[in-house]
Amino acid sequence: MLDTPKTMRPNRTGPKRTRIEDLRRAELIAAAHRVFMVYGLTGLTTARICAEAGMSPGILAYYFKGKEDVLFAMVRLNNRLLMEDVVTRLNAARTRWERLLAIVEGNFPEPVYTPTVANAWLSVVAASATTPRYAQLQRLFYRRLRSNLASVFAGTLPPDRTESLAQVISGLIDGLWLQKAAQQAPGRNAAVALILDTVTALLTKDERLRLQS
Amino acid sequence: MLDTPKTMRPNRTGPKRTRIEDLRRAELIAAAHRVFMVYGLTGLTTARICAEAGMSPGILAYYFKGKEDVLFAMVRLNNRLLMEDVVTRLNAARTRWERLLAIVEGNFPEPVYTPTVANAWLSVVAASATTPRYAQLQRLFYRRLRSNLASVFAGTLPPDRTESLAQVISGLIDGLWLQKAAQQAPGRNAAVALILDTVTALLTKDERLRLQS
DNA sequence: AACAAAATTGTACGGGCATATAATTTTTTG
DNA sequence: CAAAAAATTATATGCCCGTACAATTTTGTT
Repeated sequence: MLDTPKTMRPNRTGPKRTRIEDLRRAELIAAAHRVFMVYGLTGLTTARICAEAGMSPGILAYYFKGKEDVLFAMVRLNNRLLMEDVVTRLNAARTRWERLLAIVEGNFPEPVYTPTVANAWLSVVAASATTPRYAQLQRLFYRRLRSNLASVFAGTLPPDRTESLAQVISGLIDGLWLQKAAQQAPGRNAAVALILDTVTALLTKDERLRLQS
Repeated sequence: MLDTPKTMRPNRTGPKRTRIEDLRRAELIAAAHRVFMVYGLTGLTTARICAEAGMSPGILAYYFKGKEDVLFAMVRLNNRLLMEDVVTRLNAARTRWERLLAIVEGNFPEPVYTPTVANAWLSVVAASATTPRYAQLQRLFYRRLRSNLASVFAGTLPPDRTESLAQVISGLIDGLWLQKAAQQAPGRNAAVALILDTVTALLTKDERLRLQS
């Protein structure tokens, strides 16, 4: 009946994918994520991933090029989810100040801002030194964060001030995450308040007022 | 003639050590440091360390309990050197503001504030999640940093403001190091200026004046 | 010089891991 | 209902690493 499918897809690299393939890939990524959170980057092993997904050890190579491939897909997914969350918050914001709040709060998601997650994320950043693809992901992440921050201040502040403010904010976000990994960071609300207070102090009264719109 | 030495030291755990033992240990630590900076934590292997030190693979176990032992000694040494640098700068400082400058500058040593070093350090922080001894080292590090910062503001600022200021400063230090690892951080001078400007903004005119003494 | 102790070497063992692959089961298709 | 294709399993292979250890060389002592 249908003349398109299987023969057009002799191997996994073809364009059309079966539903089950996408499903398995998603399951493996989810399993990898769970293992990753518990055992860290060094404890992330193919055997553990497959066991966590309730599959046999060899299945990973069937749906992915290798362990790295799963890991990379996982990181990319997480980055995307975080960004989508921020975008959702941004769309709901009415004033510039609310937009800032959205960005800051979005970077400290409630159930996610924990030592375990912070540590996992840290190990990925560390790994990006030797793995160019991660470095690329990181750059993308920072670029979007800065672009979002720029959209808050653009028009009300001169470009160089916008940039240095973005530097402080992103620096504090990263620093608080790092400290969370070392179990030296305050809670989520305190972290957000800390950043907002700092930003407030860095602005003049005039500039503060202009952000209310 | 001398009745003390060798017979009193049947094994490596005894109190008196030969000069050569200290020397070899130092050499191995130095070699480990060099390997670490190039290959990262995961690339730090016993074989590489010994090769870098120009010794045979088995020698490591002779002078250390194992690889972990070398790594731990290395981290401890680095922490100590950093702290000594800060203390030296602190002793040379005359005003409170100069003491603050000493701390901030001391945390961004000129030839050390590089992506490579930042990355190496990051991987250690990440590893401290699973290795309690590193976590201990980290706690010590933060405690000293906070203690140093407290000594700058103590007496001129109320305790809670001192604490939140310390939080911002240490957060920015960590964040800038993390960004350095991701090659997203400004240079050393810009980093120091960024922190000092932020602190300045967080202080009232009155408080600023009081830090001049 | 001779002997003992210390230092150093080279190697071999064992374990864990990523990946490949043959065998088996399940699903799809004509 | 076959027969083929896809999915899945279980296992094996090869690699790298940390460590232990016997053998050898160097150093120190009388």
